[in-house]
Amino acid sequence: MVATIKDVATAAGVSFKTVSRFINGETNIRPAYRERIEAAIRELNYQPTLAARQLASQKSFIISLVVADVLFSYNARMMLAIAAECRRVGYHLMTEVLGGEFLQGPNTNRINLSARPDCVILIPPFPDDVNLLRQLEEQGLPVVRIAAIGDGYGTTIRIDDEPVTMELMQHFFDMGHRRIAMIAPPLPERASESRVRGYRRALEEAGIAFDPALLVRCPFSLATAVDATTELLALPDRPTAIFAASDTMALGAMARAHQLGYRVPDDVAIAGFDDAPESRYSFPPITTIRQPIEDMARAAVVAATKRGGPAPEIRQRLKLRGSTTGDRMICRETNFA
Amino acid sequence: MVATIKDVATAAGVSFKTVSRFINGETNIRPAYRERIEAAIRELNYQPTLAARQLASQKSFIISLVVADVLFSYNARMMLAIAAECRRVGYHLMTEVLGGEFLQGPNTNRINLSARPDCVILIPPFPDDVNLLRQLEEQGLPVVRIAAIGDGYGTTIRIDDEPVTMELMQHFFDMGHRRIAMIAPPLPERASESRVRGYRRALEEAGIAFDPALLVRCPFSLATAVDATTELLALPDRPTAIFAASDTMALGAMARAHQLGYRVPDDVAIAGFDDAPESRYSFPPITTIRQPIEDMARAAVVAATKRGGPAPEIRQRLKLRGSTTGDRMICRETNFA
DNA sequence: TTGTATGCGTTATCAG
DNA sequence: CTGATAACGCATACAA
Repeated sequence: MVATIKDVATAAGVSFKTVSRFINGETNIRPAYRERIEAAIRELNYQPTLAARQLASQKSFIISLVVADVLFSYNARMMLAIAAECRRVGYHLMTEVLGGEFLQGPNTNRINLSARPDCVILIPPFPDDVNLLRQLEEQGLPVVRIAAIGDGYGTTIRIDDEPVTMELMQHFFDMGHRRIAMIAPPLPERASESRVRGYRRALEEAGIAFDPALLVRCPFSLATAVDATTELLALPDRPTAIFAASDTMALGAMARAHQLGYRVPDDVAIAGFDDAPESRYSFPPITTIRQPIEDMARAAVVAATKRGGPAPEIRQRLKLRGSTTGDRMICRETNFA
Repeated sequence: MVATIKDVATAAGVSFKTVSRFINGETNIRPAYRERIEAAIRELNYQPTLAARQLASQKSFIISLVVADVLFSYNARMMLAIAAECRRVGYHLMTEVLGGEFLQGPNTNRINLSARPDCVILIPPFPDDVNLLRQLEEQGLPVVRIAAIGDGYGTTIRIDDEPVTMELMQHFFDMGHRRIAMIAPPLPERASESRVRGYRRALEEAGIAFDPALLVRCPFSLATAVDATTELLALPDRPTAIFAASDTMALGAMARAHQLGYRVPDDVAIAGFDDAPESRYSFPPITTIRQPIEDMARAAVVAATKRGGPAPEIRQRLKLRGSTTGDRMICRETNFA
């Protein structure tokens, strides 16, 4: 049914080893042979079997991506971007979705990587999962950690949200805001905590006292952000601006503000984080900070495969939109051309 | 470094073939051996190498998912759901992202599936790509087509949007709407065209003449939906309701309506399709039709692996929300518990 | 520059 | 019920 390397060799009139050389890009092959082999491969539509190569060479051309079973658009965009990058460099992406057990508290579950990938890419919250990292280290599996905070086994694609968050805060100051609230991430020990640090440091440098009442922690979801907003807007000296740690949360804040009859940004300005697609879907669209997910994906895949380089520079950028500027424009940007 | 089946056999004091039998769930093994083997496997943290099994047995335990390089939340949700289902039934998911060349017009590109998956799952627009289907058929690869329209090689998970679209239209009628516009999919030859059929048939059954001016085709994007809405609202006898073929398009319509000073739904009611997360992020949230993506994913994986059955029933459901009812509630539903 | 023997880790076949 | 042996498709080491 499907052709093997021997079929190609027979058709081309050479030994199968010569075909193997051709496939692996070795240069020392008689030109006449090259052509015959090329023709035979095309003719038979030959494709080397991944499994056989893997067994013989200890190289799988497979990257495993470990992702949480949670439908954040961040996760989804990362999956797609990494899959596309893998394909670009001739690798295959195998997705391992880790659910429940792995997501709560310190876990001791064992991860099963029977595909023997050449490298494992971890995206939040897994880059800082010590149990997982230990297991991968034991198996000697190379690891690339996207947006890890701490040090740990493997290569880290590091992102620091603090400076760009300070830029956003400066924008708030420029618009005259002094009472700025934050809807913060639930767990201080995650990478996203640098957003909180940026928030606090900006306040400090601006000489504004930090008010604990203005910082509400809640899970990364719309519903919880709605509640946090209720709380913030009920404050005696309510904030005139809200910075949410994700775009989804920002949309929750805006929904509540609108529901309560506040105008955005006239009564309360709102900003998010990520530049997720949903930040552009609202009216007014949400001011946010662009996470260059495609660049992060490429950097990770380059690090994982040593191919397709050079790795791009990873630069976050402030995207000013109507929810803080008052512009009544619709955001027409798209992620895909 | 990593244990092989022989290491386990040695540790357990049996032949490696007996271990193989144990792994493959064969029943005729002496109980005393079973226990020793189990212990050895645990002790050595043994995991069978996928590649070796595949080579020896012609079974890969791999499912390939073919997905377009386009960041629709539909695609993303499907990817994640299918990956999770695969894991549930002990299979591995390999994602093949097909971009540019495969997406425009009749293509003749060859797909490379060197991983030799046991089955290939296709999601729109690929289930109706004749070139792709022919190639897969040539290779004798089982195929599961999610939301295919036409017949074709492989197993089809069929979805008919027409009846549920008629329900939505009935809702519009109940609310007193007679001038109902549709922002329709770009290409009539896709599965989503059944939404147009539902729209037209509902009008017909209600005795309302179809007005071509009220049906605007455009790509599945916010920006194009904004333009379509501009057009519709500029009509002399403008529509009082707009049905968009996707939630993203509905959000585009709502953004434009708000920008122009219309109230939703008082001046113009708006509905979408998919029940994508973004349909809940707006205020008011968007009335839409729930695509049971998790169920579709499970059905596809059950069909692909013959495991994890029975396949769930696939039922679309109308979700009434503020953008048509006028309820001033925020939608707090989440896709993940 | 090219070909031969060997082995990767597992399952299949068939003998005991 | 259990175990030797071959085979899967390819790359590696070595020989020619």
